[in-house]
Amino acid sequence: MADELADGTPTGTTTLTDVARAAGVGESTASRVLRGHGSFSAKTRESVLNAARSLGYVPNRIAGTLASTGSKLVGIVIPSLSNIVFPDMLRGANTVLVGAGFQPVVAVTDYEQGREETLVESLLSWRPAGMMVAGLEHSERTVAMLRHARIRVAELLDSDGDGIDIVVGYSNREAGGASARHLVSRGYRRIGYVGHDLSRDLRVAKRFAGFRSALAEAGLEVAAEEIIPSSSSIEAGRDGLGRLLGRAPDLDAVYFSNDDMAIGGYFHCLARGIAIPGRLAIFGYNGLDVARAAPQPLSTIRTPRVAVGETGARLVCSDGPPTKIDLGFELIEGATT
Amino acid sequence: MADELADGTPTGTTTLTDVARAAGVGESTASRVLRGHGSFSAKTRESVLNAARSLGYVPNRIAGTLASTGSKLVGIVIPSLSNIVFPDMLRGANTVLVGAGFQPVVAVTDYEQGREETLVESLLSWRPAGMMVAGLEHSERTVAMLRHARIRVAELLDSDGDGIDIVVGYSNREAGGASARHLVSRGYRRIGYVGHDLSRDLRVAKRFAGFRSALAEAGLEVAAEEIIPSSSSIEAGRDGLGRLLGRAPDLDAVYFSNDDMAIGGYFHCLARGIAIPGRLAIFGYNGLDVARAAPQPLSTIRTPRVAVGETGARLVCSDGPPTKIDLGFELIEGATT
DNA sequence: CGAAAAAGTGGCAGCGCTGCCAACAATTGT
DNA sequence: ACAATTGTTGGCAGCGCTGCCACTTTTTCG
Repeated sequence: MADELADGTPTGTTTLTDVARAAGVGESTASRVLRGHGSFSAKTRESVLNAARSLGYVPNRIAGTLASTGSKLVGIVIPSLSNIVFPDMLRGANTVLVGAGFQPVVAVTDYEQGREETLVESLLSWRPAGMMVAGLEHSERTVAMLRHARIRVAELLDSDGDGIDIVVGYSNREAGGASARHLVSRGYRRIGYVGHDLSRDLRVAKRFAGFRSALAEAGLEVAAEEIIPSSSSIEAGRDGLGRLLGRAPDLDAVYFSNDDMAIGGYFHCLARGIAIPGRLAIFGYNGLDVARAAPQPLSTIRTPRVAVGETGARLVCSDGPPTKIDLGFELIEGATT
Repeated sequence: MADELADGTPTGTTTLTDVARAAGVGESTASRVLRGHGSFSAKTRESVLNAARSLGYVPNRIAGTLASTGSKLVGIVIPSLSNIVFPDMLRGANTVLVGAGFQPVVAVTDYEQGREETLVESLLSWRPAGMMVAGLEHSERTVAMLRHARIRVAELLDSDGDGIDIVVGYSNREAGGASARHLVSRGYRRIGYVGHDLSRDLRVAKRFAGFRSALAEAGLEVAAEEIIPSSSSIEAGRDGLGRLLGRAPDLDAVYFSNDDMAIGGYFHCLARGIAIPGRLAIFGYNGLDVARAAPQPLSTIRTPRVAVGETGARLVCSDGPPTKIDLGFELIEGATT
């Protein structure tokens, strides 16, 4: 069927058959030319390409995928688009996937395991060539589906635990520990914590657990903590530190659940004239731009978020045995400790 | 074919036919039950559902979509994942689309029109139910393809121009103008500009054009400008302002291409002890968290990025005539002007 | 109580494409 | 010149599912 009849009636879309007919060749020949696969003469090539162009042919990958088994889609499941970590990871993954001819399909869980299950199922129904998910903790059924799918599965941004197939990340637990040891080595002793809802984001919980246990090894404990019930933000960090200092004014350092929160704390101190690090030290997590560019660069831990996306994507596109890669992190000794 | 033979040989995936056979019903009946569409007895329902569950059946939407014409995919094309604007818009769109049973497929152009064309073509080949693209400027072929596809097309985040079908955004030109008038009304006269690469991001160019022409109406012009050749960042803003002030130390206000840049400028002033706004006023664009939470809230323009995504998605999911919606913006009189 | 309507069900033809195979044409080698 | 290759090409059977239609039950109702 042509795209438009002589009388102007639109009739569906242009199909490969239309192109083949217009070019005066068989379907399979047209298909071969359009995919640059198999052999055909230069003349045939031209006529098919011309026909396709003049008809405005757009191949139907739905049909193509169904016929050839094995799509060029890769499902990506992340908890949020608000937390910079995930867009960063996504960016890395996107670059590599697109470079390898894959098309990412993104789904966002809002940190809910139930929704993760639904989304994984839904993505799998597109028969993707691979899946990338954030974190190592998933519902039993999610894991079962992922295993059952017999495709490459990458679990990203965490290395504290066992994965299904590919694991690329860094140890959040260890990052928390390193943060604590850094503060201790700098001589801080009355250390507080300002964090955000950790029941939802398990990586935050792991960090804090690592932090606590490293403190404990130094014979210390968290002197005071303030957990805000919502997700992290600069304002939450600012207000959280305000409240924490209201209750525990003698703290000499505060560990924040991430840089957003820490920058909030930094702003609180700036606004109140609290000397950093003289009167109060601040330590964050993530290594954001804003942390690096602040008048006093924030002491924090820089995580290889983009690289995690890239490496994960690369592995998902490849064959090979299950792999676990710890990309590590870098402790940035800024000016706030 | 069963998922696994008696001898343990894995044989492909479980199909609807398998489920139907296991449940002792016909394919179409199984299909109806699984989609909750059409009629079937409660008993049939149970047996199909049980069969599906015990076989670990995952429907194949590739096949489903091909058979039923019309997918539940919506293609989204954005220039970048690094600029907060796009993840924000994406978030709004995602919420609405998922709520309406659609699955977003995201593609990133890196601000290259050539790549946009490729990506639009590639996304269209998935026969999406709709498309959402950033901005109003596209290559001729891109527009042709989008029109040809006979699906809903939303162009987002800009309202300065004509669109293909649905346009949801705000006037970048007008935002620039409002910024200029604000500065003028506050009595600033020696106004500088620090911006980032505007050849790639057309919305930045529109803002600056609007800014200039509003200044001209007040009989003023941009006293000095510093354009960094890369994309925007806090550091770029900080360094840019440093260089600008080096060349033009007598400025009394600086307009930045966005809040990232402006916060960088703010940090520069903090670090150098330049009084804000006494000695120098700062004005940004976007209304980011960090701008609001800074010790001195940044004067800026807050744009309804998430709402643009939501509204655009809502319209893409609906029928109706071509529409253009200007969601406007809000000028935030912070403490930096 | 029988006819008409409704509910439940299975068969089967595609959706648009790819992969395989067989058919033929153009080369090459001997 | 003839056989053996190599290069080109079209036909056609699916991929797994949905939509339509025809058919068999039930239920409803005059």
